[in-house]
Amino acid sequence: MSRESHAPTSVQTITRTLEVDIVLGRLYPRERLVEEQLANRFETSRHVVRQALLELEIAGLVVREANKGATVCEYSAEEVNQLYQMRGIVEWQAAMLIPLPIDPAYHARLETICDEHAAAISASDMIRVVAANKEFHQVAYRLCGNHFLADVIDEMAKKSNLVRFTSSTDLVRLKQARDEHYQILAALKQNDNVALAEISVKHLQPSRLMYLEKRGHLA
Amino acid sequence: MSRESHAPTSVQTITRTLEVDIVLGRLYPRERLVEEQLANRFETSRHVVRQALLELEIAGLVVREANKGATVCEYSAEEVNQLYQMRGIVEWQAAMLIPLPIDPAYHARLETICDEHAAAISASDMIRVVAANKEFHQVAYRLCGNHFLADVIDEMAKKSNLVRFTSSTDLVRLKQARDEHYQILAALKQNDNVALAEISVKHLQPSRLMYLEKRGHLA
DNA sequence: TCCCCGAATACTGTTGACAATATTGTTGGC
DNA sequence: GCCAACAATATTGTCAACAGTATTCGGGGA
Repeated sequence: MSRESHAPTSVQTITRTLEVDIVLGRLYPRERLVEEQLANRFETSRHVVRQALLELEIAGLVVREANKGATVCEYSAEEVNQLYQMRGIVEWQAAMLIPLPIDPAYHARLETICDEHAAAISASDMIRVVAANKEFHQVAYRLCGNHFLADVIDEMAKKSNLVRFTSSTDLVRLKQARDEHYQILAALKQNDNVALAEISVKHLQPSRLMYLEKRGHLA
Repeated sequence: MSRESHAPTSVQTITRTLEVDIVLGRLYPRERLVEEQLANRFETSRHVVRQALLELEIAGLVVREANKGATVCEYSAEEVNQLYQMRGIVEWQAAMLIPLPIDPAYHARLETICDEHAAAISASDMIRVVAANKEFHQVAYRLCGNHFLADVIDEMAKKSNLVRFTSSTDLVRLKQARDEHYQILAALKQNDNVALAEISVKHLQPSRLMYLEKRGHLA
């Protein structure tokens, strides 16, 4: 979010770790986040935990109530639909804006990340899967050349972590995502913005549908 | 940004006030924001000021460097173009998404705000102008029914305050904006999404162009 | 005169303790 | 046995003092 990532202070570490906890489903929606407990866990003072929680609140991952503390945010089915609609909008636009052809160095870079993602899936190493997935999309969407747009895409992706992993640990879904990444890469190589945009938007659907299905909110 | 606005604590007050200072041009880009000075000004402790500055950093209005403090953010010409491109994207989409016709109660509501905006311009009361302008756009864009989208529009509007008011205090521009608001209202009443989107995007251009002109960066 | 280096200054970053508030548990009246 | 008022606990919010770091200023040497 900030323009230049200043040296990774302890605050950053905590926010990152908590985000990972949320992604991996180690933290559930509505779960309380007590400052002192977190301070013990991260072996730091409550102050830095407080800051981390504030950042997470602004990022939309936790909700804080005055004098009551922070809890992991929970989205309603309606909000999930809105979130994915928003992601569809910004990711489509970003894909269309990427000036093609791109520097071939990015082909190699993205291919490496795709391979790492695939390897992590084979190894069932969820942490690596999540990291590689995140990096792939970040690198790809930065190509649109508009950092405000890329930042918002990132922001929305973070929010959707709240709904995603509760329903997407299964192997079938992961392999599908892996294949779609290679398709995105192919569209980039073929200099086809429209195909790129279509795959990107299509790539979003499964998580949303699985979530809504689980909650019985499919229209 | 947060889902529900919790009781306006002192931190909120400070961030709001500083935002207004930026909008009205009382704070310039690159101007330093010293914690202790602000603490004196707001008659509070450095601690709450710190939190406020953190929020403003995350909102992209100030930049903080470790051990060096916070300064009002400055955007390059390139970034200004990116910012307005982003605003164009999200405001266009929001306008297209508004389900028309809307409840006529909103017609009255928006008209009231338009009139207040016009009155404030006539009175040359910049604080009221800014407030009415902000409210008009907030109310209008909430109509799109997607609060993630509306939030991002808000966020981007805040950022553009950094470039806007340095160049748009002049009466001609203000009156043009006023007229465009009434045009937006008319498009809403006529249930014309496309016209609405076109006017909304057009409404963005003058500030950007004036800024770039001043800096001699017109392509 | 210019440049390097150390002291003084100004500011941010961190800590621990204390105050305010919400929640939970307990007692007494009916 | 049930409810209201009160006490105890848990948790967040605020504060003032201290530590750490960057910048500025002034002196000594070439």
